[in-house]
Amino acid sequence: MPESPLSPKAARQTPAASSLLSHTDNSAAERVANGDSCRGVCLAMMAPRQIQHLLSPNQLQALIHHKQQALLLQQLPAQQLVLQQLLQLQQQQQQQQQQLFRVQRPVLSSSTLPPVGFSPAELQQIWKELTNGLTEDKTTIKSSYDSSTNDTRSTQVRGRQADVQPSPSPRRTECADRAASHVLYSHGVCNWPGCETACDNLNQFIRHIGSEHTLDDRSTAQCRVQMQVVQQLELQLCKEQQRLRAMTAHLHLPSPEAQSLSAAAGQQLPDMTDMAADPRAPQLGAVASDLTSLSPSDGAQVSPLQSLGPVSSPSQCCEEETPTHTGCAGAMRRRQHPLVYSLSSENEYELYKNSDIRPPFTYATLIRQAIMEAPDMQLTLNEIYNWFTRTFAYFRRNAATWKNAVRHNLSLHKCFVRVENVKGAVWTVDEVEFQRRRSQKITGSPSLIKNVTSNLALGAALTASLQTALADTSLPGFTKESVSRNSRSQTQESSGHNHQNISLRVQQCLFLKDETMNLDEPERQMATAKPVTLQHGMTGNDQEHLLDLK
DNA sequence: ATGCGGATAAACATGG
DNA sequence: GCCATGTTTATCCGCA
Repeated sequence: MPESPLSPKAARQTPAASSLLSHTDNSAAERVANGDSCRGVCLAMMAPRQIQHLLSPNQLQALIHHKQQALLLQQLPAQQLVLQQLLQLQQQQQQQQQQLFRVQRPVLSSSTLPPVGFSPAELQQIWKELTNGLTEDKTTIKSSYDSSTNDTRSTQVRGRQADVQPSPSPRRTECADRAASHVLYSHGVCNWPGCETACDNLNQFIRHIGSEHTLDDRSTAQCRVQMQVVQQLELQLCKEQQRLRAMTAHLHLPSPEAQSLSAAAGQQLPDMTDMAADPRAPQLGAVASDLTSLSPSDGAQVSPLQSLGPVSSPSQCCEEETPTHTGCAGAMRRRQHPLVYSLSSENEYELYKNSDIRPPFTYATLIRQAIMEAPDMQLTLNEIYNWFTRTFAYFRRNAATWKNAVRHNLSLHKCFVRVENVKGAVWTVDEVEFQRRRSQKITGSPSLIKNVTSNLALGAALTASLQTALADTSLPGFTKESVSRNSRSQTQESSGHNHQNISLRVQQCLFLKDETMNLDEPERQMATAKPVTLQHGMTGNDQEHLLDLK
């Protein structure tokens, strides 16, 4: 009998607790608040919706309160430093963002995108024709936001935008472009994420960026990743500012934040408050919404406010965390949405490694990730256990419960294949089966299909994948490694996969693309697993994206 | 109201 | 007998 502090009955009588609290005597807030000092920062590194899903408003308040107290006396100088660094980062990120979105806006705004098969230049031209003038676009976006939030402030802000912020003049835009170009070019190297191409001078760099970083799926994905980075930094900045305010208020000190801010204001491009009034802000909002909705994690559940993403001012992002007393149970359930796939960044790894927070992934997903991270993509049960405890602080307790769940999942899901070897047995992942399960999930969710397909209308971003999927009658890369199978052999099924109907493969392909849009560089680096190889009709970038499936 | 997927609990089997 | 491992069934819960 697995020992459990709470009886099953007791745990189930409190639905909210059944997921997060069922194995502890303490409240989640206490557990979080009693954690080590990095937890606040770890939480701050998360996207708002992640935090919202993980912690109830009360828990968040407890956390904030605790961190304020704990850090009060010992970390003031560090706080100032962190804040200054964050401000600098924010400044850089904003500059990059502005450059990126100026170039990428056509492909990133989803609703009026042309069908697939256009070149980037054609896309830009079509976009110009479709969205000549931004007014309608903005109005549409803001209207939907206003109606969903019933927020009269939005209307006021919109009015301000129209009145106060004229469109930038061409000359000003040109200057901004050059300034932004400098952001992406320093020390003779292109600073585009993951590029680092050496350019002797600015002209060469401009030629380089014009030819290499164009409106394609890779740039779009990178832009999206950058968006997430910015989101996280903003959230962290917000929290650090909040903490610092509390600290200085408590100590009756002149606010160093104010000093930092005033100092930074001299150099900074429009700050977040100004961005809200910037006429481009709604576009960024649309971009953010679009990009956020691309996330396979829970894109379908992003609230309008959350969808604003980077456009949200720090105050807005803090408001998201103010207690609204939404049900924790619902949040917990969403947190464990089956379409949440995997750890997506080093920050997340650090978060779950150090914080006693339940990871928002299913057991199956976690097991798969554990196996995929293994050098030979196979693990014994005990090694899987070890990965769980090593990777997640949450799984360092109540071993009997989650180990049972792990075993249960290994046995239950066909995507996990037990392979006998000399020393015993190891577990591997049948990637085809895993993807098939995913496809089934999304097939059964019309809203998700709509969400994904509308984003897939990104067109150029997916043209290659779609065409590949449609052109091939099979996916040659989707073959399993030859492993000896146990009695629960999947051989028949796997051969069947090579002849699955086109729609399924299209969906798989879309899914792969959708997922890779959510990958960032650290994740790629961490991804040792290359379970799928797609070879035909793809660009190098396409292959890279699809290969990095995890 | 219903079905589904995921989490959890638990019984049972097997082998070292 | 104990423990680790693996399988299976049952139940609960949230969601669509």
